[in-house]
Amino acid sequence: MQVLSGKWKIHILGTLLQGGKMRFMDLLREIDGIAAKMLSKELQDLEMNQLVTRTVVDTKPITVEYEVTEYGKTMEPIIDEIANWGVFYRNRLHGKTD
Amino acid sequence: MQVLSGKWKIHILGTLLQGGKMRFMDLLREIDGIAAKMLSKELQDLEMNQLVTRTVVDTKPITVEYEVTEYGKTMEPIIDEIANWGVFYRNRLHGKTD
DNA sequence: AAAACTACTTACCAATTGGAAACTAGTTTC
DNA sequence: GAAACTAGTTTCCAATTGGTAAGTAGTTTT
Repeated sequence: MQVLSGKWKIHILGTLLQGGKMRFMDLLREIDGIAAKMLSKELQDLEMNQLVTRTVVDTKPITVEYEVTEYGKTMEPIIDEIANWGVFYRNRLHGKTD
Repeated sequence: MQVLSGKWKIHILGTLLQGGKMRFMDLLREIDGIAAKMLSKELQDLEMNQLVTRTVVDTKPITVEYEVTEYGKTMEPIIDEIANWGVFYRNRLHGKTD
């Protein structure tokens, strides 16, 4: 669970799972509210835990691509379940007591 | 995700899911390393989110029983998946790089 | 050569989290 | 009446988390 700790890791992983290869700036723009420092740090954590790969691409201005590893994809059911659960049962918080 | 935040909630929920009704002291003894303050606070959080119920039983020394709600049980697949994932892929951390 | 874009990193700071230890409070056994 | 068991609560403190803002460094457009 520590590998998914923090405010952003699940969100980053979810975004990368649906978007495939993405650059740093893509993620920064896609994930609403995250700061560069946080994105950088969280990506380092995810990379250390072998959930994403980091690839430097020698384009005009250098770009860096992030992608979920096969290992990272084994987390997809967990992330999907959490997302489903969140969407489905959120109602209980406001209104529908049952 | 915030409803499962913190170091102990998943552990508490897992313990309660396998143990059924449990008293405060049962949980304190069962969950290795948790302090009374943490258990108390986490249980309050879980109760607020309607994942567990708290029932005072009028025994010789008063006891309090905690139990996972039906709602809380909808989290069982998530908790199981996380537990499975943890047990199954833990190997990558030490040794087996692949 | 200045401005802008790439991807970060660093410094600083506030809020939250988590832990140890002691304390409360009611009942019951010794 | 002291000790022990129940279920907590309180205090105090250290570590972690997360945020803003600014700085770094290389390339490229203007």
